[in-house]
Amino acid sequence: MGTLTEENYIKSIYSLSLATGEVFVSELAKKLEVKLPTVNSMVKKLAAKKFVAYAPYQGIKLTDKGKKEALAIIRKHRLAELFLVKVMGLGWEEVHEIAEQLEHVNSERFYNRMDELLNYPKADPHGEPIPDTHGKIPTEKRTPLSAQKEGKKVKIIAVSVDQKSFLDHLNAKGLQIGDTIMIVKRELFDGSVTILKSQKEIVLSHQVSENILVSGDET
Amino acid sequence: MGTLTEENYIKSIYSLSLATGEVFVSELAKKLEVKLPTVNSMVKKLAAKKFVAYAPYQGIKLTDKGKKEALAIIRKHRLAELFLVKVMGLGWEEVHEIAEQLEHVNSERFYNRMDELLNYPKADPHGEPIPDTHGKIPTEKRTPLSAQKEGKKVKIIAVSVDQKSFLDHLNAKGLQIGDTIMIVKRELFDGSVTILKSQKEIVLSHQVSENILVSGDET
DNA sequence: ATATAATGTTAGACTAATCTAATAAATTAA
DNA sequence: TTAATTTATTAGATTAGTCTAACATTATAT
Ligand SMILES: [Mn+2]
Ligand SMILES: [Mn+2]
Ligand SMILES: [Mn+2]
Ligand SMILES: [Mn+2]
Repeated sequence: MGTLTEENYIKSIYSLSLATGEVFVSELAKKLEVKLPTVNSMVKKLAAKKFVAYAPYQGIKLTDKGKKEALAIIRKHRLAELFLVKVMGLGWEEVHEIAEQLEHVNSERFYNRMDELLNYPKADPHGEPIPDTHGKIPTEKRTPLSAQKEGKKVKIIAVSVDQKSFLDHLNAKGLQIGDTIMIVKRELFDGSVTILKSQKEIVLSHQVSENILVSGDET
Repeated sequence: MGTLTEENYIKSIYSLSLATGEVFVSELAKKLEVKLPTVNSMVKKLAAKKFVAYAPYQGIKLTDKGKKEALAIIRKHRLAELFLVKVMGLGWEEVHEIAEQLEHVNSERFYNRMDELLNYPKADPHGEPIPDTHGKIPTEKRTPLSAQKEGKKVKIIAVSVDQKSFLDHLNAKGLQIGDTIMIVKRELFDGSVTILKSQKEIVLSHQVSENILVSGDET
């Protein structure tokens, strides 16, 4: 465990480097809303503590120790979100903010009890997988709704952002994790998608449809 | 809301000044496990922020703003403790440590939902009163078991410390909040007390009996 | 291939929270 | 009522996390 600030850096490094395995100072600075030199000095500290591997002007990579730490924090974040929804009855659009605070609570007991009460869940309220105590993540094939062919019938598995505004939008459209939908039409002009959910047609902008992840592959 | 550190100072000032209305730098330093000059400079900061009233070499007093802040933190601490016991099934001896962290979580929604789920409780798992959202505390007459006369029949209302070792001790003796007990004998020599709980005699040291609060007054 | 732009690093400063060492005030004991 | 002791304050240093300004490197565009 590092400090709260270190934990937030490690978590951001993890998510930003998921695709390519590395992340750049400028990307981190943007995400964490701090200036470049701030990131630079913190990265040097994280490197000294062996959470990241880094050489000047190169990309930043998490070490195994860093990955383990990141997954432990993400586990706490996602367990907390699910707990807030399932046990405390809050909405999926309002739990992320609270989980950002709860993820830094240091208590195995607290989190293992949550896990137990939730019956060892595999995914958070946004469909994101919950790592187990060893940092293992259950994987599932997911593709953006925006990449689906017309006529396809798919299930909503997850959303890739948990911003309140986006989730409020989905609430308004009546869409939830687990819904089965059919792709009716994809507009070439603006990339918007019309889907059918239990007899009702719903139109989604490209920006929305690329953040909804559905079952199956791209075909 | 101040910083986490400020919140901890305010909470300690509140509890240490409950009896006399003021607290001294040295008492705070001891409680918070920091050195005198550290407290001195923090008290000056809290005074600048109007959380305390203070003049050099005088006792430290919370302002109304400071009291309100203290009660808000205590409310969160005690709600969290009760929630951990009632909803999450943890033991009363292990919740204080977790609540020390949860009390700094900033979310009205989180705490009001807890309050609701617990049905607006009046006391935490250690019998301590829970302030309402306006900082009002339900009062109840309580006296230390050590001050009770032989022959008296009383109810355990609260414990005045929530150290794990003390609560483990009570668990071992089989004593809980709400128990009705009878004072059988008070030893003049060491102040130990023998009580009767459902036909069984239990001997408690003076140190233990002065931290068990029971119903009624001293007579 | 050189100039320009973008990105990253170093240097130096600031605030929050802590410390030790030195000094001052208040309290207690002689 | 002085002297000794305890308690409090000031001064100056340290670490974590941040900033701005200046400089260096790498990438991009002419
Ligand atoms: Mn989240
Ligand atoms: Mn989530
Ligand atoms: Mn407590
Ligand atoms: Mn308590």
